[in-house]
Amino acid sequence: MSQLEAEDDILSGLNPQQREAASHGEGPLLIVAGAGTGKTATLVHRVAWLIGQGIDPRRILLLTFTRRAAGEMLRRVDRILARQAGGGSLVRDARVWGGTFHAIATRLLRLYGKSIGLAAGFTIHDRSDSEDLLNVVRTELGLAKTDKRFPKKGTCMSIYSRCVNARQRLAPVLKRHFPWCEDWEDELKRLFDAYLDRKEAAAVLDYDDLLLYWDALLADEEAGERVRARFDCVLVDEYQDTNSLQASILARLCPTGRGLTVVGDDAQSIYGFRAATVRNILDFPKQYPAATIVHLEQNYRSTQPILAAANAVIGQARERYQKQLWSDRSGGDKPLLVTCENEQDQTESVIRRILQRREEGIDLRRQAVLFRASHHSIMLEAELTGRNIPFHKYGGLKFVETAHVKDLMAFLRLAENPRDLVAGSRVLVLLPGIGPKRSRALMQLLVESGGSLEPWRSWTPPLAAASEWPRLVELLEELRGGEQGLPAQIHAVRAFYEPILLEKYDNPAPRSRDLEQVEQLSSRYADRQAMLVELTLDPPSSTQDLAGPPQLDEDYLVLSTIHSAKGLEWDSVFVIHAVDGNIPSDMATGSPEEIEEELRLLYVALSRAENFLCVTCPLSYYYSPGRWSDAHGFAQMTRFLPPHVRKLFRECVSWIGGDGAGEEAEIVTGLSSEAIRRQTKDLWS
DNA sequence: CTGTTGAAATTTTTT
DNA sequence: ATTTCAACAG
Repeated sequence: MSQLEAEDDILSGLNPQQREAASHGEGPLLIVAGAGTGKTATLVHRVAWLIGQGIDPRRILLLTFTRRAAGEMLRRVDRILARQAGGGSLVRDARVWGGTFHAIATRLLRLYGKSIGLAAGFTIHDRSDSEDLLNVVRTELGLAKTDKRFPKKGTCMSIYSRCVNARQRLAPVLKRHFPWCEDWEDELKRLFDAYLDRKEAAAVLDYDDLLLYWDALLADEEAGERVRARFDCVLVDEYQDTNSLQASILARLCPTGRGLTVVGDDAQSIYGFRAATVRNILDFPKQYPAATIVHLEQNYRSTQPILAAANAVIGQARERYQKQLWSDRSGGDKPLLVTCENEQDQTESVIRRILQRREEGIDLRRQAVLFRASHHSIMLEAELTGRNIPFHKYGGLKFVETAHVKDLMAFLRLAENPRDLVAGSRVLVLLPGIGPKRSRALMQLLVESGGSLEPWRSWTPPLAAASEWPRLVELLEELRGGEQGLPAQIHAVRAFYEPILLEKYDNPAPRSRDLEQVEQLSSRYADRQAMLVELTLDPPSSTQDLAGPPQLDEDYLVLSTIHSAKGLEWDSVFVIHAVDGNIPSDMATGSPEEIEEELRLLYVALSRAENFLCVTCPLSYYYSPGRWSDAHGFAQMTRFLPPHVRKLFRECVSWIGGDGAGEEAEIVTGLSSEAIRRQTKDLWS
């Protein structure tokens, strides 16, 4: 095969714009890719094309939003190259560097961290670990009890995190995002100072540090040059969801923009709460004047009526790259907009349609239910469970965030890094007679001994812990010895922890089974460090994921937060709770920018659908997620579906008939029951 | 100091 | 429902 034919083969199946993007040369490249325009395919082909041009795969860096995205893209690159090379794969042995910013940062910092004074054996704190450490410092500084309430640990963490990720000073961050904390500026400064000290003493990095240290590594003259020299090409997916710090990392990696490719859609920027800024993608051409911009506008995903509805929604946005998505997938029905009496009604209506779709030959796994907040699916989950309809839920509380799994991991982390104060305290307070004070003192001993367990061995525990203490020390020494394989280590931890677990929880059986599962799963990881890193940086998003790849014949419905649905697509999509207060979330109506992000969120949700889209609005809702109160109120349909947008939907009203089977009436006049109810409500509200 | 008990407050998205 | 905080007994 000639070179030209080979190139052609790699690029086959791409439209002209995609082709231009995939085979672009060395200059900085911005691909503005609307929803469903084959963004992933383009990026995958670009990587394959670069390798086809003779670039060493190991010198390509592919930054994605999740590990799953990276894995899937690299598999596709492999397939293209294998097809071209007639079987043998170039990439498998010489891997492209692929992963999230945080995962890549970890790899690089393990390699080069020493040159900027970072301990090699650092462990990584997830969000709640970081909050715990911050809380320790908060208590120590006496900020926990003040006359006026000091911000809680979660709030402090958010403030800190925003400063770091947005690279902004404390004062403006407080003023703009946390005005109710402005009085505490001095205390917060002290708190953050002390927090930095404690992290250093404990040899731990939090999520933000990973980026911060990567950036610092690149800023270092010598180390920075070595890292830069590693890569010829840097490709970034979901660029609209990167923050200022990540942009800085990229600028240091590719100072002239040479070799830099970014892909994204400003209309899908939905991580502002994590300090992502749509300015990164909007200002890319300004930052790299030599940049080539390619627009992908042909949508391959959705039918014309679905696309029209989604376009109308995003059409309400203020500033964005003008693009008109079009689809030649004509035909198909208008999306449905179902007004429901209440949440039960919504649940019933959604399940009935899902089963109906299944009857029509659409497997459950090709259908998804999307919602703004994790708890919005509680009732649906209960009902699905009751009817034996299998589902996987993405987003929300993760398996590794449950208390018992965290306990187990704390043992491993303490063995990995004896200075890790949060992990250590977590383990120590499990023992009777040891509380916060003693655990603090014990961890101090370890920090001073440089990680040796000797001071613990000679410590005299209080009577209550007398029998457990020597066993704990012995366990930790075993773990530290590194003689045992990972599953054996976990087995040993379980043996120690099991009685504590039985004591600690009301319903310990399922928790105990979870830990058994963790032990089984652990054999998949190279070693303890690999497992700890992967579980903190990219935890399995559903319990089912943990059990391994699903069987091929297994069919399950997907439930997902809209955030976790990013980049994915399904034949049929149901968007539930499309009422004001949920979309936009009451939490996010403080500023026009926040509201605009909520609008984009709805756009992301709608644009996931290929052939069938259904939006539901339960009008009566409970104030609180749980059911400990029956206080309820009436909601209004989301403000993002004003009448002119609603015209693109087929509107229905749904109610539950006497036999539980739903009935529906199409709305023919402009006056919906919602409107009637609203008018009535106006009489007294 | 630890561990328990009771009262009060809470509200979202995630690497 | 769950988390957080203060008060108090051992």
